[in-house]
Amino acid sequence: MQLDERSKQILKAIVLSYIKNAQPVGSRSITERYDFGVGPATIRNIMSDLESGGFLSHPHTSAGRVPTEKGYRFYVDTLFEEETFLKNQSRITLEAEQLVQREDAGQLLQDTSKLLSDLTHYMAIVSVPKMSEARIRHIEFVRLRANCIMTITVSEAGFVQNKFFDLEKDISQRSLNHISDYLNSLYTGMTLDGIRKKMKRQMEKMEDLYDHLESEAFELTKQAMHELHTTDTGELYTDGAVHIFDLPDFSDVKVMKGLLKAVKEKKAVIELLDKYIGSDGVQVFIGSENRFLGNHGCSLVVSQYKRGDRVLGALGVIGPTRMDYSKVIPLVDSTAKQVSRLLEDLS
Amino acid sequence: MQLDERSKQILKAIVLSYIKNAQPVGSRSITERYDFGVGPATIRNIMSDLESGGFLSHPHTSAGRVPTEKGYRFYVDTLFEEETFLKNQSRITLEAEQLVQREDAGQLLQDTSKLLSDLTHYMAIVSVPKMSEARIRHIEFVRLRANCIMTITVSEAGFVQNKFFDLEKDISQRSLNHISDYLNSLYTGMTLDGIRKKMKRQMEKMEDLYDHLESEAFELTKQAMHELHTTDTGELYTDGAVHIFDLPDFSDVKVMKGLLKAVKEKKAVIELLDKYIGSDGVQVFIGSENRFLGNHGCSLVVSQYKRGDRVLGALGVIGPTRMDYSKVIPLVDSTAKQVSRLLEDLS
DNA sequence: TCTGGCACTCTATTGGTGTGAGTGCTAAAA
DNA sequence: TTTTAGCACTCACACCAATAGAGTGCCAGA
Repeated sequence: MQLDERSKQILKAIVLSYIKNAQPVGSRSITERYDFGVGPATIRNIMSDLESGGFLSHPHTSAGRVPTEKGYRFYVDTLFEEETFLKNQSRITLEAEQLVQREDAGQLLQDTSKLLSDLTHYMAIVSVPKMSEARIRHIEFVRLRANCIMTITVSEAGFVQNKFFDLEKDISQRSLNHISDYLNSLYTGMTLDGIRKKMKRQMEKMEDLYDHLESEAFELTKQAMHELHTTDTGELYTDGAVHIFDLPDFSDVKVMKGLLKAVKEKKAVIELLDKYIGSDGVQVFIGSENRFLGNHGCSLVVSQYKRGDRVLGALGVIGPTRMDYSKVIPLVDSTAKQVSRLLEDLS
Repeated sequence: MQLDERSKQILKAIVLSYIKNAQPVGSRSITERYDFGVGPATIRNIMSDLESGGFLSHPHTSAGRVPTEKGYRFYVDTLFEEETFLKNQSRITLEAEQLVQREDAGQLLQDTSKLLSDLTHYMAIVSVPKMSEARIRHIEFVRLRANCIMTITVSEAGFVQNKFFDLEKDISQRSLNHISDYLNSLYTGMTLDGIRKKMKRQMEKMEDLYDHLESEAFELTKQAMHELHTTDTGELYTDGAVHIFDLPDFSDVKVMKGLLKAVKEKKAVIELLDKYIGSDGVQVFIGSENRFLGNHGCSLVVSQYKRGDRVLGALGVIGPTRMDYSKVIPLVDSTAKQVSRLLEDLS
């Protein structure tokens, strides 16, 4: 279906109006608010065309038109004006600069989610990089009591994780320190899995001549790997869940509850982010283009953030399908870039 | 005002009925559900007395009676049957046993809040002990990059905290290890503040003969102390916020939102818990007996948990004023005891 | 002191009606 | 051929009145 320029403009006007007021928009209000130089009847005809094209729909016979998901998609894909992007860019970056400059990358992500939700008034989500895939800057073992130690891993990007596990054999703190020193001096910048593999290769080369320290270090690394892989299901920071109370779209308590519950469970959201973490730049998922979003009648604007060339995670905004894409998209975009930059600085 | 036995029983019946149905209770339904051997008219008279005594109130002329806060208070204080306590005890302890036996005390508290909210269907809150007041089992410094280190403190109770801070002078990881060793070997079991004071005394005694290591250790401890004191505003785990959607009491979206927002901010709740953390055993705060609760029309059942003789924090349940105290009180009680026991085991 | 009965009050529900916003269609105008 | 004006029609919603129902308060009698 091809739309002529005027139809596009009218579709855009309808989407904008609906984004703003959350009310079905009638032919009359279009002629009043926007000057297309035509009367309501003409608008009605065009609306009718747009409806048969699948861009608009009708709640009931005598209500105004409402954009369908296809309508939103069309709006986002083709009607989006580059100028809006640029107009907002400077302001947003300014606000993002105010993110506390911390050494703690986890805190940075948490602040980011708060910033995103405050600026958009929607719900923000930020996924935390998986430690099991991260390159390690530092690893440390602490003996808590007999047969029980804690490992602290700091990734290159500045994320920290503590893990507890039991050992068959008790190891003194002194030995643990030696092992940490050994690992840190030789293997920084690799993933835990990489460390394990490299150690294994080295040990095999030296056959049974490898020294005691190395063997213990290997065992510990193996355990830490295992622990990380079994428990590292991915973390998620969310913020601004309360905002959904302010949205007329979610006046239905059941929908609100469902969404809150789903986000609380986190798993579905993490999968959602993981799935689309691969592609570059901002992505927009509208309603039923994704199972999760469709079930809750909302959309997701998401972008990946990275450190150097490595994609670390994704951050984005979940809002109603009729959310203000022209604001949210550039905001998510610049926030992701800002986070990437800040993570770069923490090195 | 003195109530005779029958009045008490009827008051109790009204509170129970209202707890169960969240509906004003009429004289008729009392005679139907409970056998007091009297007619509705008699009940009405007694209700009238209870109302003038301030235990009941009237939404409007022809509605049933609703307990006032004074009514709840009376119910909780005097009508509570010890048998209910014991009856539930075994079941609850059983469920609490299933809390994952982890080495990580933080995880334990998080699991606890989930357990509490799952069992009660209200919102659960658990405060985390302040690291600045805790006795330290282990302290560790990690150099992240020039002039920037991270300290990891593990408390005796098993809580872990990471803090980042900048140093004027760069210190190598090797020196940091020595300092950690030094601190751990001499000062475990004291609070950070205690360590600092003791070191200072020792340094003064030895005057300017104290060695280099000790001086650096002292500086680091001072910094860590400072960092902990400025950022250690208290942590809070909450769970089950979504449950408030199921409560008819909070059908008003505004009230829900207010409560959620307040709990999200955490500060007010932490203050609330801190305030009453001193007293032993379960405490019940009903509605406007406390500012925070009154504003949101809810009550708090709370108990402290400890490790040995030291009170570490508090845990409890926030629910509507008409919550089922006979279930919640023993649950909170036994959960607190269970948590205390588990923390004891982690040593 | 308790009870039955009766009048009274107030809420919630139901059904009917009018209004307004909006569409769809058709015929006339441009 | 495109646009417009007009008109009939639909539907949601607010408003109103009537009614049912639950509950109280009070009084007279057991």
